[in-house]
Parts: sequence; C-alpha cells; structure tokens
Amino acid sequence: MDWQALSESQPELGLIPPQLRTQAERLEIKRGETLFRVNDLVQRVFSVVSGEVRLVRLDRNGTEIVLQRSCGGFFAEASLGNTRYHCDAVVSAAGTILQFPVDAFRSALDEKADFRSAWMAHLASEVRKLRAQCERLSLHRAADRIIHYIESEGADGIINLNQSRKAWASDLGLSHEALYRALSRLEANGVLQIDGNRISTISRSSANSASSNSQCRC
Amino acid sequence: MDWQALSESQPELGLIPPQLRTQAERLEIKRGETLFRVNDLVQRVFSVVSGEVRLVRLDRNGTEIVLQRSCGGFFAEASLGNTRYHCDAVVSAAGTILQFPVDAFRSALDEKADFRSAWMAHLASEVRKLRAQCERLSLHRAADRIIHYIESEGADGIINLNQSRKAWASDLGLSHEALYRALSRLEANGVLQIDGNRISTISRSSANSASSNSQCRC
DNA sequence: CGTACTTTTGAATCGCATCAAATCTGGTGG
DNA sequence: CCACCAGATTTGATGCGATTCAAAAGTACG
Repeated sequence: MDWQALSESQPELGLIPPQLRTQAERLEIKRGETLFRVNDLVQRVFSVVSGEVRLVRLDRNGTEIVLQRSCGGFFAEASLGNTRYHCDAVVSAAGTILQFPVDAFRSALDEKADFRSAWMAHLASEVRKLRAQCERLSLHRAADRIIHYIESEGADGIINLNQSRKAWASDLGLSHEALYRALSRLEANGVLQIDGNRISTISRSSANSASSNSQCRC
Repeated sequence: MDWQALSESQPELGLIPPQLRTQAERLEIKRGETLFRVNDLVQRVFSVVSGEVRLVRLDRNGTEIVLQRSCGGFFAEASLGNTRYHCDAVVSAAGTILQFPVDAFRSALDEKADFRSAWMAHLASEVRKLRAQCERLSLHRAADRIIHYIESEGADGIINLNQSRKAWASDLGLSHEALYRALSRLEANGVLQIDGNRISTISRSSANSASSNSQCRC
C-alpha cells in the first residue's frame, strides 16, 4: 500500500505507526453498502480514502437522521472507546476505504507514546475545526459564511480551495447557486479577489473595529 | 473547591485526576476581559464554569471572526498541543472559569493512563457531538433541526432540555421566535409532544422508510 | 464527438430574521 | 405580601435572502 501518496491526501494517515499499517486493509465500497449497523460489535476502525460514507440513525418513523457525512479521513472515532456502534454506516458514494482491526489500533495507542500524542493532537484539531464550522454555519448570510471560511481556514485572508465550488457550497451549508451568486457579488463589491481557486479578502482603508454586540449563546 | 458539584454541571471536570485538581485556580471573569491574545504563550488550560467566553480572530479590517463560543467546559483544547495561541479569548458574559497550568496538565496526560484515555474519550465524544451539530445546522428548515436534535441528542425520541428555549434556539442556529413557532406547529401537527422541558417525537403509523436521495457532499 | 459534471444566470417561492409589542415568569427588595 | 424588574415566552407583520426549479454555457475526459 502506498502510504506516501495516501498521507498526502489524508494527513491523519501519516500518524499511523508502521506496525499498524501492515494490518490495514483496503476495501472497495459501493453505493448503498452498509459497513456496520447499530449494536454491531466494534471490530474495525475506518478511514475514507475516496467516496462518501454516512453515519445515520433511523427514528421511530424510519426517517433517516444523518449524524455525519465523511468524504475523507477517519469517521466514528468515538467507536474506539465503545464496544458497539450507535448508528449505521452507509456508503452514499462509491469509493475505497481503509480498515484497521480495532484491537491493534487500541494497543498501538496504548504502547506507542508518539502515536498516542499524534492521535490526541488529531482529535483536538478536529474539535477546533468543527467548532469553527459550527460558528460558520450559524451565520445566516452566505457572504458571512464565505468570509468566515476564508478567515478561519485560510492564512492571512488568502485561501487556496482544494475542492470544487459545489463541494465548498455543501461545506458552507449553501446551495451551489447561492455560493456562486454571493461570490460574484463579493467580487463586484471589491470585498474579495478571486483568481481560480485562490480567493483573498481585500482590506478596506476604512478599518473600523468590530462591534461585538451580538447576543450571548446562553 | 467543590469538585463534586462542578462535575455534575461539567462532566469533563470529573476526568481530572486529584493531583491536577489541587493546581486548579478559580477565576471570576468580567465581560470584555481578555484571557489571552494571538501569539501569547500557552501557559494555562481553561474551562468555563459559568458565563461565556469567545475565541475570536480579527481580520485585516478589524472584523471579528468568532471561532467558538463556550458556555461551559474546556475550550481551545488544541492549545495543549501548541506553544502559542492562534486567536484571542474574550469574555462575552461575566462568570467564572477554572484554569490549570498547562505543564501540569500535559504531564498528567503523560503519566496517568486513566486520565489519558478519559481525555481521549472526551475529545472523541466532542468530535461526535460537533459533527452531528454540523449536520443539523446544514438542514434548512427549523422543524428539521428540531427533529434532528431530538433524535441525535435524546434517547428513543425523547429529550429533556436542560436549558432555556432561547439558549436552545441559539444552539440550533435559529432565532428564538422561529423556534417557538416551529415547536407549536410541530405540536399542532401531532409530530411532537411537548410537556415543559420534556419533548418527544410521536411515531406515526404510516412509517415509510427514508428515501436517502440527497446529494453527496463531495 | 459525446457524455457527465461544473459553473453560471434567471425567475418564482418559501421560510426565517427582524422589529415590535404583549404576556408570563421568577426573583428581589420594600 | 406585594410591587417591581429582568428575562423568557408568545404572537403579529414585514422584508430579505436563500432554496428551488429551470436552463444554458463551459469544461474535463474517454
């Protein structure tokens, strides 16, 4: 398995120690397939390489509640601490995944101090990113979400998108039409400079500091 | 310090080992105060007991980008892995916080296997909750977010709210008016049963399974 | 060249935010 | 106990912005 190439697209795979790598299995997944179901014993840890996997829960009426859509990287990390799953994992777009035996994963975390701290750093970084994404999604205007994304995910107000605008729109919780329109409006208003996948904010001379008058969450 | 009472309102404080507890400091915080700034050295780890703290970043025009609003529990967990902060921490509602020396925190994680796995489980659980919240916030209709909340945070379609509806509305990324209206509409339509803070979904006999025709994120 | 997908623009509709105001609630002090 | 106040809860009216449906143009790839 080409861990070099894999780690470039999925940085968290770079954390995996050599011994654990040898126990990884590559798996082709087809749309509609189920990787695990509620109450199944946790026996593997999964990472999406390509395609999409959804964690879903069915309510009493059979309505699907999506808990997570994963297009890359580990998912259901909390399963490491549980014996059984609390949701189903369904493939929503064909692709490939990696799977590790959960016992080997757990003992690697126990024994390898390096891996352990790398894994904790990975989790903490996920938490940070997700918190920012929640704040972004709670903004109501498309333009605000775009600016928030650039300022929080980019560097110095500049970002290089590594995904299509349609996928970005989905990240931002917007329809792709809304994203396209907001982008061109922001460019027309001189707020953004757009050059293909390189998008940057333009600093206005009238820099008045933020008001910070918004309501508290609690 | 009354760790018993603290752990009841902030479960993650229950993880802290005795030795680390002795090094905790309680701190009263006032609105407008700054706990740390960008590029400050990471010297403490913080947990909100009451009030609200925001992690913010200022863009080139001085506009405030909110990365996180914390009304309880640890915040800026990623600072444990960094030497300097990447944002400011500003008090947006007066209250009290706990602070731990970061060195003591790190060595406790190194030395105490129990604390370490509890902390990893805490982080993984945060990741799970935040992913579900992101999915929830990417739903467009108020009713969908409410149902999603009940099904993902509650048990068996029943939830006991431990916060005001106004605070819940903020969690859901809705105005409180929109939440009130959606709740009474759902109750009138026989979808929800509302009894004070106990809210439950009602299973309809016409249980047709989910369609799962929604677009992929990628 | 054809196919599948993304990007782009248009028009109509829907749902939520916002502003406003009234009522209800719990807690404080006289 | 009651008056009072700060919040939370509730209802109404209005406007805006995003979704949705539709369709055309651009683009990558076999």
